[in-house]
Amino acid sequence: MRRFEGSLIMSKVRVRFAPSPTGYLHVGGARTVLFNWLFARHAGGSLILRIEDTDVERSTEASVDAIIDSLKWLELDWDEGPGVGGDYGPYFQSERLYIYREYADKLVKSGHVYPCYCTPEELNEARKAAMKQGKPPGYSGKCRDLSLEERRSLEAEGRQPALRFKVPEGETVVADLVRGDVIFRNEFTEDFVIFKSDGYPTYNFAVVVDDALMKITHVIRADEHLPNTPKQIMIYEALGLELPEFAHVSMILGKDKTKLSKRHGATSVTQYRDAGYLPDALVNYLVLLGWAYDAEQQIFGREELIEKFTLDKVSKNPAIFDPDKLLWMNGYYIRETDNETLVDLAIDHLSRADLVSSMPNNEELTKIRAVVAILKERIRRMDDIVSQGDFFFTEEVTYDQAAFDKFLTRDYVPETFKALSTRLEETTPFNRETAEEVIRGYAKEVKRKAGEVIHPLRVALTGRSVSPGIFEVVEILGKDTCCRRIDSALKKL
RNA sequence: GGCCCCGUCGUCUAGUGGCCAAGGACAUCGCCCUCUCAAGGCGAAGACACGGAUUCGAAUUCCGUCGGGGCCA
Repeated sequence: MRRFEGSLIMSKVRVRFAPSPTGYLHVGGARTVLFNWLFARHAGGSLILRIEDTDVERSTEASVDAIIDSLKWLELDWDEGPGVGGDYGPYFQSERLYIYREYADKLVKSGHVYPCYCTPEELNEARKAAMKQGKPPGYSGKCRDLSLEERRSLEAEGRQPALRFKVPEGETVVADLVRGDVIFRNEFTEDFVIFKSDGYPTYNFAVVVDDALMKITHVIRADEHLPNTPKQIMIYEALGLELPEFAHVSMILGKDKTKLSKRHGATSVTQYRDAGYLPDALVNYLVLLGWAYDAEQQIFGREELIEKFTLDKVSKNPAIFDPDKLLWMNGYYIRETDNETLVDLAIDHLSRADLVSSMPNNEELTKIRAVVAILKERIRRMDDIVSQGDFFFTEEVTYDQAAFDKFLTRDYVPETFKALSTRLEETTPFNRETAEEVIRGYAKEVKRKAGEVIHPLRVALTGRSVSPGIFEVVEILGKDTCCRRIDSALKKL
């Protein structure tokens, strides 16, 4: 329930995702958007995308594009922001600097803020000195009560002031939808900077101005922002702006329980896309990191998620990213996906590996379809189609040494291969059923177990000891290739 | 250093005082199916961080300890 029921009962939910364009979309960020997106869609509200690019040094346009690409790939759409516009823009912070100045002026006029002439260097010195004496390293409040003359003379030295917020006494409580009331005593918050001497707003100031002006109703973001929230609340109050609801969701950690980073392996959404993960699988996995509907269900379709997602089922504890479970889930989704969709994806991966052309002709396409059909239940990522199915598309096979040693050195292999080669040559029609008849029939005839014939044959045909069912392999490879590979194996024995 | 958050199987979690000698999923192990590998089926192993307090009764409430993480620089 919102606290201003009367005026807001009809008001629409508005949430936002506000990434800094300093790299790719991180899976942690992806989960944050996901939660925001689900919350908005569930409530029939809007998702706003805002780019926090005030860090000119590190922000790049390429990152903006990468983040947008990833969001599109995940099929998480936004209602306002880059590419779609909206009534509350601009949606790039770098284009909103004049707005921040305007609001900073208001605070100067209302006396909530004062100029601080200390340079970053001086502050650093003071901090070190305080640490040395074992004192807390916070800001001293040195410039809080400067007289007009003192300010003039400091400015005469050429100093550009930063703007500091006068933290009032008392306490600030964050009424968090996930964590409950979190109480911060103001005495532990130093007078913080809202505008730097270089003319840029600080993060805490810009978010407040943006969220308020963009009419954000719910701020759903990662846990790491919780300690900043009291400062933001103070700014809202000083500006007389209405507070949004806050929901701080826990972070995603790596195996060693520290913030998930590159050290832990793939962290960008792009990497997962390129490795052949399905967007629905990633979304389903990510939502389970910090949210559960009930004790049993693991698999959720999009519509079902939208319907079932609520903040009260978001858990408080941090979640460790488990690549194994993601992999399992991706395999599950692959098995559930229709073959034609998979074929398109397979073409991407196979052509990137130079196994097929990116615009396959009909003959190639038929083969790819057949390969996808038998491989879909044993791959977990789409790029497995390359590692497990390459032999379907190559001219020759390369033998796995262990497989060769284990199966092709058996004494009955030469006669078996000779027989198989001639019999398969004579087989018409040539398909999995007739192949099975020939192969099993031969085994029976020479009183061998089918496996004793099949295993060496598999090595000859695929180069390895593991493959899809041999009769399907034989069918897809076709008569000519099968006979050629058997003969060429014969020569190498 | 100060402040804040968190603490159920290896991992994600269900659990909101009795339904829990703690349930599900991934991973692990075994069996079945079987031409191998997968998939699938069946089964096993595996957790309430610790110590107090409240209560007839605590994973669930309170306090402390310990541990992990984050923020501020």
